[in-house]
Amino acid sequence: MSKYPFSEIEKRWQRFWDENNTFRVTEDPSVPPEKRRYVLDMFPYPSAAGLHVGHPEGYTATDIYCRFLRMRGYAVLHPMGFDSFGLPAETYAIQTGTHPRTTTEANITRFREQIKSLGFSYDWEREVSTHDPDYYRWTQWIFLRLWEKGLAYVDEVPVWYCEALGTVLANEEVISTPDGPRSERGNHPVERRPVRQWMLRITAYADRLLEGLERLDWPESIKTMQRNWIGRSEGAQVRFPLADGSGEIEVFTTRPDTLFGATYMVLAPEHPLVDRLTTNENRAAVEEYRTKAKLKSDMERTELSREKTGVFTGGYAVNPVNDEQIPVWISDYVLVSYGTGAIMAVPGHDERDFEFAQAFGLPIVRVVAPVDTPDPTAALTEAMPEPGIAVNSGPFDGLQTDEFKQRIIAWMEERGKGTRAVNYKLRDWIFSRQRYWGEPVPMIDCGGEFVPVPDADLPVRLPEVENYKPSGTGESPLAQVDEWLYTECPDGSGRKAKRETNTMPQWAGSCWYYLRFLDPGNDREPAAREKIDYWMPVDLYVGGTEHAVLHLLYARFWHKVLYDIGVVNTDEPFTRLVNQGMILGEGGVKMSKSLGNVINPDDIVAEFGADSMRMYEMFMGPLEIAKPWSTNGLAGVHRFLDRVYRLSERTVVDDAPPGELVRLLHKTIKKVTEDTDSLAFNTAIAQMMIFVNELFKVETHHRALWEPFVLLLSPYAPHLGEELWTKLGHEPSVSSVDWPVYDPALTIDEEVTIVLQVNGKVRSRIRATAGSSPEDLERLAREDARIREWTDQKEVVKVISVPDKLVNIVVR
RNA sequence: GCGAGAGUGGCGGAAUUGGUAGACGCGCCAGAUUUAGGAUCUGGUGCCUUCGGGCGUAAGGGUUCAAGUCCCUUCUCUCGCACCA
Repeated sequence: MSKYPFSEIEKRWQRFWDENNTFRVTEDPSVPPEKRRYVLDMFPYPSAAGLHVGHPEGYTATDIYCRFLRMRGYAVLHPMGFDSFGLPAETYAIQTGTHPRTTTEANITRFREQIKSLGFSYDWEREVSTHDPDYYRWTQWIFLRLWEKGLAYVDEVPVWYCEALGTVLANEEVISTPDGPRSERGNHPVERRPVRQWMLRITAYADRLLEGLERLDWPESIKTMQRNWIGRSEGAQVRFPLADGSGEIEVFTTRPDTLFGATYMVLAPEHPLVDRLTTNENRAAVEEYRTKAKLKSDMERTELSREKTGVFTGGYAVNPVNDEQIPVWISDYVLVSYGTGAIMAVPGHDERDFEFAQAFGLPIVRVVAPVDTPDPTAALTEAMPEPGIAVNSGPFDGLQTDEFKQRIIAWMEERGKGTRAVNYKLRDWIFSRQRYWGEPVPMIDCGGEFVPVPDADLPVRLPEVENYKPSGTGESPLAQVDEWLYTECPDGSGRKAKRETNTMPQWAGSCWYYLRFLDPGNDREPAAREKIDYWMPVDLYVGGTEHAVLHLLYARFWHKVLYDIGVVNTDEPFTRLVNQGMILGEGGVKMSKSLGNVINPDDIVAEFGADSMRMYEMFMGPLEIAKPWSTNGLAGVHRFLDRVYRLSERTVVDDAPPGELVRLLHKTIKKVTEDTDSLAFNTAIAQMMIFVNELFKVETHHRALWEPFVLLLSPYAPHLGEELWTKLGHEPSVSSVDWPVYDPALTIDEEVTIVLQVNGKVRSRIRATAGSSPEDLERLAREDARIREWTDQKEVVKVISVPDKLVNIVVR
């Protein structure tokens, strides 16, 4: 389609960059700290499908920004690597017998080639892959530090287990069917079964993870999502003695002021006290309910069944504030995983409890009344969760909700009936998987006691296995590798011991990769402190919203722990975060294999070139928003680059260029500089197009116009940039040339258009010298023939004259 | 349901502190080139019009000389969370 030989140009410069290590960066102490930048992309999982068009979007944005920063004299750290542990490679291994390492490394090779084909300026000497033993050695090392700090522990956690597949399944691998939950693969029945898991005590950092958000330059929506995920709520822990004196039920409530309205209690079906509370005549019903709840998937328990269900246990508890006996029920609207797994039900002031009480005919008592009409006897036709004035609450009647909360907590604390408490939705992180393709947890089971593998013995390498099928017992395939499994206890006792067979989840490697980029070859520590001090924290982190919560929260958690033990210099890793918007298919629908509208970057590079691909993705719209792909739009950008190339074939002359074009050049430098700096690439490109359109109209090709333009273009279309720069007789690389500067005086027009309005409507336009006084403009406006037609015979009430903008004459 | 964000031509999208709405690109139209390809160049292109002008930034109201921009009400869409006591 075009004359411009992009294919040849792009290959040539990619080879040049590779051979010359153009983008290698070192820790040069002469660069002052304010001239250093760490710009990070979220590294990809090297899937078998290869790069999709979403990857180059964020990568191009950071690449343009990095090239821009370098030309402005910054030392820029800009690395790339691979998040290479993960389930797909293991699933493929189970199906084909191919080692996950083999597929993973082949995929990495392909990804690296694809990424390089787009001309990104990474320092490839810093590349890391999380599945590399030299890398995961330090992932294991960090795990041991977590263990030492008491942040790693073992617990039994109910997870989906499939008897037929002999393996543990993730939530998304379980589907709900009329016959109960089934495995997505094979449609076998599955059930929840407690499995021994390694846990990380992220909840210990909940408050710091919350507070840290305040200081971050992140999108507000992401911060909100993290806050909601952590879900801090303040209230009280209250003890309700069992009526038979055999124990007590502890509940968490944010509304201790409604204690007098607690007319029954509800336990989660899985709550350990259910057995003890259940009377013989209720046992059958309770057991049946519990069995059904066990089979419901999370989805069913939340989305599908809005209608409240439950069973009475037959047992009673005593309300600690008024000594009334209240019945204890079980229901799946109470979650075992939140709070204590039990609630006091206040149907008068909680919508869920109200619904439940109505369904089962339980008493509803008003204990809060609206402030303006505090009638204690007014009936409740629906729950009233809003604060108000206490009623029917004995000695506390008349108190406002907030004050009541404080008073009742103090009252309970004095009597040992309850305490002030804070609860989080955030739960401890299940940090193990019963899988092969992950970092082995570096612990050794010495007869029921876990002993850490000594640092010197790291990494605990993945052994070669014969097959990748699950063990059949729910354990990892590693449990079948006897020569790896059995070892000596590292405590010096010499007793026989077994290695931990669980591996870490995929999140582990990505929790700290940004640190390894600082010092990828270090065999004494994750990264040298001086390198951390030189570059950290990350100044700009760009990636998709899909990692808004988990990856970013886990990485922040690890970073804070590393900060606490003195490994890193700040307690937050990523100063500024930008989320790129999703690229949709043509027509605004999602890109998906099933719709057949997936765009393959390789095809685009082959047909239009990497520079066109890069520039088009930046020209589509603002980086942060979702936007649909358009091959016509891509062709438009390609056409622009083709025009640039054809301009470059004109003979350059050293004559002084016309003043108008010099002004346009300076305006262009200003616009491109400011927009690139603020990541507004779409408008920067628009300005370059305007400039080129104008250059195209004049015959003479002025060096003084063309050279600065080539520099402006070079971060966007780096291959073409290098080509044109050398064509102008310069040595490569253009990437180390100084960014052009503009003269502010030349960015302002000498003559401007002034809009003349009558009563706010545009009636005429005149040209005037820039900076003309309001008085002069008003005079010119009144002299204007068109304006006089509109103002004749009218009374001028007011004249607004804004320099360089408009004159508005208000008439009556 | 709750939270966040967004509604501008046929389409993607531009519009400092309120001051020419629709930059730039796509598409479309016309002309020029006579061109083996999704070519190139120039110009035009919000809607209506009795050619004076009128109307236009989701809808309605308000503030102002002036509103895409500020305020109120409503609607729609996208994303996230979703019985969290």
